[in-house]
Amino acid sequence: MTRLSREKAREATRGKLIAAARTCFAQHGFAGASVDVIAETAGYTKGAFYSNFDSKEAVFFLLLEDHLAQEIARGRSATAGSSFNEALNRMIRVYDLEGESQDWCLLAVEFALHAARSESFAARYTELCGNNHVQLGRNLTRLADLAGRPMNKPAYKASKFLAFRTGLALDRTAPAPSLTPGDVRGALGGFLRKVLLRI
Amino acid sequence: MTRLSREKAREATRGKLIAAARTCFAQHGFAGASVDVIAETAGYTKGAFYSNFDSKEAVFFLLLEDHLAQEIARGRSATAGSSFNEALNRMIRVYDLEGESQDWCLLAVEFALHAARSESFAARYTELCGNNHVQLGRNLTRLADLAGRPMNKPAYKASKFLAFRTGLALDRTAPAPSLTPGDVRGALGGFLRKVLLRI
Amino acid sequence: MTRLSREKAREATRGKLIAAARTCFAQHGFAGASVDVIAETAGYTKGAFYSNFDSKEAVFFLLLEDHLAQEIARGRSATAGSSFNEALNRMIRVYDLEGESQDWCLLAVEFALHAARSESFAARYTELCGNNHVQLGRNLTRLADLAGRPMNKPAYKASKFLAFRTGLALDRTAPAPSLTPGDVRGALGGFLRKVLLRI
Amino acid sequence: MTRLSREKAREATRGKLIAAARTCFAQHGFAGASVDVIAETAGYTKGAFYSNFDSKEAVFFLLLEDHLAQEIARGRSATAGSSFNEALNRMIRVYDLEGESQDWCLLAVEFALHAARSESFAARYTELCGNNHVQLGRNLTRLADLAGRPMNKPAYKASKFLAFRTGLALDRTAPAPSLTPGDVRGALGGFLRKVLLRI
DNA sequence: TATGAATGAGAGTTCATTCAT
DNA sequence: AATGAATGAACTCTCATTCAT
Repeated sequence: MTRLSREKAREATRGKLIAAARTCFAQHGFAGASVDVIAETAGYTKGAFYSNFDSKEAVFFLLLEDHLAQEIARGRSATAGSSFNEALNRMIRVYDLEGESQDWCLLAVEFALHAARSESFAARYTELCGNNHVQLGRNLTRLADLAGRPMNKPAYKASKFLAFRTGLALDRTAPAPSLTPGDVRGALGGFLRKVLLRI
Repeated sequence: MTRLSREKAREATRGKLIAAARTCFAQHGFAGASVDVIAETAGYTKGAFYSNFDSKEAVFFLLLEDHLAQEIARGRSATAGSSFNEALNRMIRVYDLEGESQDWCLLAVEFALHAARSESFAARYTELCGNNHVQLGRNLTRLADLAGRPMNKPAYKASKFLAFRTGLALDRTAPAPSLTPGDVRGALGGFLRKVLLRI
Repeated sequence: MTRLSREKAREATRGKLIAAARTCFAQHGFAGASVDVIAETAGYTKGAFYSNFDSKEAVFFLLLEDHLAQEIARGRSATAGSSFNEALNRMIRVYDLEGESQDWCLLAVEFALHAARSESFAARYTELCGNNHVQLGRNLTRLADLAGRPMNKPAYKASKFLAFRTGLALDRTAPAPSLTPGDVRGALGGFLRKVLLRI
Repeated sequence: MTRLSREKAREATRGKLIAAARTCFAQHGFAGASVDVIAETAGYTKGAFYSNFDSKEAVFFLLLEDHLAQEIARGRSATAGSSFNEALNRMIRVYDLEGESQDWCLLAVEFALHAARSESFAARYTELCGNNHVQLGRNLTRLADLAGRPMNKPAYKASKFLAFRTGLALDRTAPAPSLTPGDVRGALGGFLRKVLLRI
């Protein structure tokens, strides 16, 4: 019991720190969010951060991994039904930029830039993204199946889709976005239909 | 004459510093490029930099302005002829990601992120982008005219186009891009035809 | 019995921690050896360390005490026979820098430096060293007796001897030592004969 | 003139920082002396330190180099005359541990320990010491010449001499040294005569 | 007795910016 | 106009030590 409560407490701390990191990174970017502030936001000190994680970068990576994994899992559920239209709408919801997703897009962009400049970081990042494209490709293939359409080079299609989504995210990010949430959903849907499924 | 040659000299210094800033920002990012290195790259010292510009941010902004203005001007030329197909190809060339454009996309992305986080910066940035969308919208309208197609909400279409382009740039930026330069041109062309012109 | 086995267990833990500290201090120095690593090396955690010792410094002191006591005891045995030549060789062996002795010299040096800078530490250190000089002086006197030579100011002679020995240790410590183990034994022997015994 | 006063000012700052580093390193050791305190001692801030030197280690190295060079130069002068006795006394004065020399010995010891543990540092350190032994060897050879004695393996003899000197320095370092300054001079002289020159 | 989560002071280093020259 | 010495705040990360469990 003692053991358990210790583990629980640790897990709770970890959770708070991760949540704080999520918030801070999204608000101030990877470079702009200091470990000090992240820890403070979580109600701890720097030391707690470093006894839970190896480095600032490690936490960011963790966050990114988690997010991608969730997105893929949600996409799998979304494309599990039998109605194409419903599946399409669910996929749009998975990839639209409401809620947490917008923050994540910003972070993803920051990390893309970081990877473009830090060799040591690039390898791990490339692997992560490659895997994400493959997995998303599978989900897109299921979507195409539902539409009764063929799907060639699914990972490549996934790249294009994510590129568009990221670009939209950057627009939504602006202090005065050109696009509304509805625009984004419309754009994603149009992209999926026309560019990917050629409907 | 002394007056004139002084001004010339000053202008030359400015030019070299701006060119150096362009290179350095593209290579290392806004935060990663230090004023010291920029000045050194230009063959001067920090002091020259601060004699010519108010801050690091100011130069970056200048760079962005220049680039957007050029892109718009090139787009105007591109859509000036009478053949839609030729105009489309020229537009693709203006916005593809070869040559300097790729660097610029990275910088644009960095600035978008910066704007999302610095209020003081956001206002000027918003204005710049809004204007860019309007101008690009005009060029897209001319393209639509050549295609004999209607163009609604041109600035909004411009937003979508730039979003996609930026997303593609981010992909090309990766250590192992999913997309080839040909893919990019194909994607841009397809986007212009299908999404914007509905051909 | 429970009491006894508990004490035994505690003693075992202490022993392992002390051995680990010995190894770590010698390898990385006093400052460079973290309590964390020492405890881990012993197969425990920080907590065990602090349950058994007051501080990092305290353990180091303990180590030094033990070592000096052993050196003196070995010196007493070495000078216990009746043949001067054999006794001299044994003494050289006690103070040469092979085996554990070299590590000890490094640690001794580190502590000397520490004592020069920490007042609180200095008092205990001084006492320890003074005692060591006196004891070694006695052993040197016995050596002199065997040689049939007088011995004046034995503690002072001991100081000089140890100074030389420590200096040699520092040389041996270098990545590319100037002196071989044989050189060291020769130098110690020569020093004992010429400087201390004036033979 | 402007240029000159700038250079002068810089040189003055450098000088003050070096002097402060000397003091602080000697007082608190390499690790114990923080850049912050060194800069403050010199009347500047950390920033000034880093615009004058690459790193803390670099300054220490500089200090060590300077000191060794001076010691060698003084040794050359000391052995330049024609009277052996006078030369010997001068050499003793060069290597006795009064004045700044004692501090230097401590620092030298600290760096020896550092070199024993940091590979990256070891190379430069080894070179420095090797050179020092050779140069001191030359001075000792000149001393031997004056005494009309042969000198074999001068660099090796130099190693032994410096080892002894360092050991003595460590003793003098103690809060309650066993040896007086006079003892040190006596010991150095004896060592030079007996061990090195076999007089 | 031993654990290990958390502290918190402090480390070395970087860099945009200022200002006397 | 250009220099570059100096600032000073901010950064990531380390570690001896404490204490509730």
